[in-house]
Amino acid sequence: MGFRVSQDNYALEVFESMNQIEDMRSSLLNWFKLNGRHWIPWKVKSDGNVPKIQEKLPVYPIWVAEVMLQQTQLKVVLPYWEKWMRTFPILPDFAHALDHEVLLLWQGLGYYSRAHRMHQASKKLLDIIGHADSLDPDSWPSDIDSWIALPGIGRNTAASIISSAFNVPASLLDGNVKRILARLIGSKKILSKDSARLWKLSDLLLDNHEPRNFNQALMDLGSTVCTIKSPKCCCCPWKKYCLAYHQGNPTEFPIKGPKKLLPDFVIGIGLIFNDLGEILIAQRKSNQSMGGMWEFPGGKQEEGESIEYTIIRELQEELGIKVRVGNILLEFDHSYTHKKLHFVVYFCELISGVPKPLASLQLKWVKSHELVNYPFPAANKKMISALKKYLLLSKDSEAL
DNA sequence: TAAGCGTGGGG
DNA sequence: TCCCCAAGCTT
Repeated sequence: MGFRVSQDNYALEVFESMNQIEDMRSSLLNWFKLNGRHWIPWKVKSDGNVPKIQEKLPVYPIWVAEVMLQQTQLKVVLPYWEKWMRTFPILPDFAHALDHEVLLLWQGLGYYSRAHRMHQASKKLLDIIGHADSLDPDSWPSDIDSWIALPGIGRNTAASIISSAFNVPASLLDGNVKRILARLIGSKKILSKDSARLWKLSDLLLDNHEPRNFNQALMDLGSTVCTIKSPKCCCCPWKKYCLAYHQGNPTEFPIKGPKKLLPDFVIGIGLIFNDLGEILIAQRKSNQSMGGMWEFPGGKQEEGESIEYTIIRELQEELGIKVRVGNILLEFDHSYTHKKLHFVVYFCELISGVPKPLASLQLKWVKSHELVNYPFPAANKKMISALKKYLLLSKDSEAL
């Protein structure tokens, strides 16, 4: 027993003694007992009780949750996780599911490559587990390297999974922990260039006897006390050790690099109906971003081009058809992580040609009530709700 | 190493 | 309304 990193000089730079580190661990764990979020559904047993220290938890629900939680807030994940567990209660259900079903469940969560990678990982895990009972935690890998080897699982997610499920000592460095540690040592480095040091620090602090509780305590502290905007230092079990607290400037940490400004584009979209009243949708190629998701056809406006011409040109290039641009349905802004788009959506009339999937996986003509059966990214969801409103109104006016 | 990748919550 | 950014991973 003892500390794995006790010989690390960095420990002596940051802390006075190993006794201090012990004290930090116990004060955090005591805080957690009283103030932790002990209700998170994948971190309690099926009877709702908190697991004992050495008790193992079902791995599949934890793995699903941890992937959903990548760059995504707990509050957003909860309803998705619940629906997921109702749809695919055990690993084989998920591993045998169609990509289409998986994307439908993921729709709205963002970062859709997570869903694809998790689906690939599900098949590998099913292989690893073989004929053993997938509900038994002992059937699953409990070492960090096996998890990191799976698609979509990095060091942080792997550590989170094995410490949660098996109480295996593995330190975390997610957004919460980075913020806490950067404040603790008053790091003057830009956060993105400080991760090696923060990983060491997280490793040094980890309680090797209760890693599950310690890790969860850190994340709960980050999300309820050591918050980004207005940290509640009064209630923090680590305030006496925290340099930023003593300096009185916790919100100045962590230090971020210069923000880059996002490129702007205008996107023209064409809504095309056939004689049956069906609308044309296209499935994105799997090597594109948002691969496998469906969308309405269209594309980027070029320099000096009217938006109507953009739509005519894009539908010619991507579908091999000629269209006449009719009335506008709506326009709106939609920002991604790395670009800002302004969508302009027009009704179009097919003049000649048969649509072909020249730039997509496949095309489909669907009734408007069938759109719910296809996964769409958020920007297209906005178009769908505007279209439904429009169709309802035009139906009403016909009735008059 | 730094850029690419979605979305919705919150100030 | 606008901006920041979250339980990050991959290339």
